[in-house]
Amino acid sequence: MINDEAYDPHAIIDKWMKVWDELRVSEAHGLTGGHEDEPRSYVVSMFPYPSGDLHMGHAEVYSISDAIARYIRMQGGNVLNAIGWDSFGLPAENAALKRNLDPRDWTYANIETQAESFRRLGVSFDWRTRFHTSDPEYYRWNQWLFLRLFEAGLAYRKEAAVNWCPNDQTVLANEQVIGGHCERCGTAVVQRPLTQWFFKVVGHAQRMLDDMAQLEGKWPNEVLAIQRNWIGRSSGAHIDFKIADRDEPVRVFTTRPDTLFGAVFFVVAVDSPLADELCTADQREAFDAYRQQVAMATEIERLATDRPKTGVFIGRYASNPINGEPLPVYAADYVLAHYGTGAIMAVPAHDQRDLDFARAFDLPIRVVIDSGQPDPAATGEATDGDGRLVNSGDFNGLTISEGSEAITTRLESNGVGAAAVTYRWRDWLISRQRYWGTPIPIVHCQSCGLVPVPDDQLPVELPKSGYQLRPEGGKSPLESAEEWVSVACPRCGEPARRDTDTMDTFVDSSWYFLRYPNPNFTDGPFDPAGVQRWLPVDEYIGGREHSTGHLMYARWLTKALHDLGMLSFTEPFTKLTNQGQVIMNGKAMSKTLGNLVNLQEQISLFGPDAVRVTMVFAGPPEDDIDWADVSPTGAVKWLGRVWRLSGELPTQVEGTADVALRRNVHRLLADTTAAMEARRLNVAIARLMELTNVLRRAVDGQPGAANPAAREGAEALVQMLSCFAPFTAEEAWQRLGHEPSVCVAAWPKADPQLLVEDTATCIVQINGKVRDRLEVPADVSEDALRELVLNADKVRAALGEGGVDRVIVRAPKLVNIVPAR
RNA sequence: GCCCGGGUGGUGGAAUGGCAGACACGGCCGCCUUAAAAGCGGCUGCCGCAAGGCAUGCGGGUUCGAUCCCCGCCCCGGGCACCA
Repeated sequence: MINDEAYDPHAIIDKWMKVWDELRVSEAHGLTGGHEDEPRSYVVSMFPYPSGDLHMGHAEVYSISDAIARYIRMQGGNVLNAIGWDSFGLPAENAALKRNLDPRDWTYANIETQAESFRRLGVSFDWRTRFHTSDPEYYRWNQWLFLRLFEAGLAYRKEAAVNWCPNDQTVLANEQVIGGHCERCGTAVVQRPLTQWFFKVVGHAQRMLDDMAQLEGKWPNEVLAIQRNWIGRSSGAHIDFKIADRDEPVRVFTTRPDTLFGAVFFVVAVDSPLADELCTADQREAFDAYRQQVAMATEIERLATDRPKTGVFIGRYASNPINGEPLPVYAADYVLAHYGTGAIMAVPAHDQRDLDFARAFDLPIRVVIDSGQPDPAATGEATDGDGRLVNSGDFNGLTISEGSEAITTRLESNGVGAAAVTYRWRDWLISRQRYWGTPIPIVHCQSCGLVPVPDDQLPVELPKSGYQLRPEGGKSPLESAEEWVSVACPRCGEPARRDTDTMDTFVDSSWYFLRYPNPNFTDGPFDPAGVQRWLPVDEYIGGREHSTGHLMYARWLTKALHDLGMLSFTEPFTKLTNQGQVIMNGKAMSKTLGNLVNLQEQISLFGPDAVRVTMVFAGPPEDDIDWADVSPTGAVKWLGRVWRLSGELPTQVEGTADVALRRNVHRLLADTTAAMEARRLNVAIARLMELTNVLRRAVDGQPGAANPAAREGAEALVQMLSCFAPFTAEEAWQRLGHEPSVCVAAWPKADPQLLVEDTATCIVQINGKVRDRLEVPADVSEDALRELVLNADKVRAALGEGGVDRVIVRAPKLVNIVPAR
């Protein structure tokens, strides 16, 4: 027996890291083929951004994903638990500016720090997958993919607004704009137009929705709901309105074609080119003044939905295609230029916004749906209830849905409209006016236009010198790298200039999981054999905050690559688990707010295993963990208990295995396994703690430490523990007399025969309230149990004189008696 | 306004129609110790001396039986939002 030393969670780290490396316990079998008999499982956590050392949030994600990976591995799965770094991005530039160094140095130094911390946390990555998105060998393929999308018409350029800080003379990312002001200097941010690159994602909107059927039940409902919301599908009709003295009609989108007869005016977005074009000379002055006024409005004013409606008549009339009625055209800011067509038909009776406008401008209000609700003109409340069409010519009497269909059909046959669907989701703006990202592989040539850099000239590497991170006049940093920018046109050979934008880092993270199986592949972005072997990702783990960004883009790119014949599947992540945040006293931790709890400090206090156990035991993975509410001390105590227990069991067992103890062990084993399968990791740990308690009692009392059942239980406990606390489990496994590593042991299996109980506790209820408990044979018949229960003393006493109305018997677990009256 | 979650002891959380509060944290008590720490053990939802009663946000309903299913409401968190 080993007894007298104390459990030291720190002393065991280096020892086992070495053993694991030597045994290569974390490596998948056959990265690009082979071992097909072993069920493969591809586990990926959203890869880290190297902002410094690992923090509490990282520890949480990887504690969860590593427990899952280790569990599947012990169940005989061939697991690829991958790791890489999302190493392009703005913080590297900020750090470089502040400390006057190369973004590379900062980035790669942080990566090394994080890699070492991962090792010391005992995360079982297959390090052969490792790459960093800022490696030229990686972003080369980012560029290659960009060119394929460009060829397919999925990458295009158009003008869009960027956040501009007039003081710093620089473009700001959205997260650098706080309340409409520059994060660094506090100056009010303005919008500035710039021609930028987009990926055409909206064309896939319907498939993004449809393919969610594949994810239902495997992704958190919440994420699917957020994405549906974000895509914002609405269906209705396009309707063309003729405008007096203009050849082309103006198209509007409406979800309510049934209310077409209620249209009494027409509105175009004040900031749209159309408004400018339609405005007559008479109204020019008023229009310009209004447009000016709207442009001056701050972001906060613009976002307030309850401010009074404003607008201006622009002198023209539109003609209602259903009845030729003339409708005055207004410019207003409540109509958005970028949604639908930037113009609407206004139906004040049945749309609150239009009604507010109509009342402000004293325009008529015509009810065309009789919903039985009070008159909108009187109440100021537009009616949106169900009802029948009125004031609608031939269509009177139809229901809303009949009316919509009939009117749409009529418009269609007259060539002035059609059923239509629009989406709120916008095309993906991928241009960034930044240095530390993937250069866009396009050359601008005066005679040839946009010329793709030929594949064999990739990668277009970032210049290592001769650039400024924040050049004068707000140019892109790459624009300042004069030597780098000047290039011969690949097509005509004349002097030309490189594109100076870099790609959004979400491009990098939209396909990294495809490259992990063969990160050194040189014939394409990913090795088809490796993709065939491992993709799609079986277990994807990461934060909910990526619902509308990363996850959308990764899903989209997968579909685009599928369409290009490069992938056989359409969804990249079969199963998604969200983990919550680690907070402290109710406050989130972040770079700006400061890390209230330091991971390395926690590790040095409690050891890596206890930190991991605390993370996982705190609650369901998706819930936030308030570090003030949890107890790493408790985790250390438990691990110490397991460690001591493992040293108290003699290698020589005596006697026959105690059946009662074995039953207990196997029941807890089965319960733990079920919890692991359901990914209810906090419950699995609770069951392991119970098992620890059971074994402690068995060792201290009956049947004693030498009984084979005690050893059997301890071995199972330690094997299962290795998913959560690998260092401690190894040490305990060794103390139990095993080598070389618990990581190569299998997950223990519960013996089904031991799970069958001879007797059961029957709950006796009267009127649903528990009145007694009886030990009964597990196979007791319903009739026998009914007799048994009705004759029990407590039941007779409780029932007294009155008879019994009915008896519900659920043998052997429960009997519920309903007394007469 | 629309769309998702959620509300259980002092705390984190268990229980998805059948013993509410598993497992922990915290607290109290005991053993061990010269003492402390560690360790081990006991108690710990509320009211009540007890018998017993009351308890899963509130109010209804379904059911022999509801934390769980249904309806209405309140509160908290999240997403979208002048999106036609």
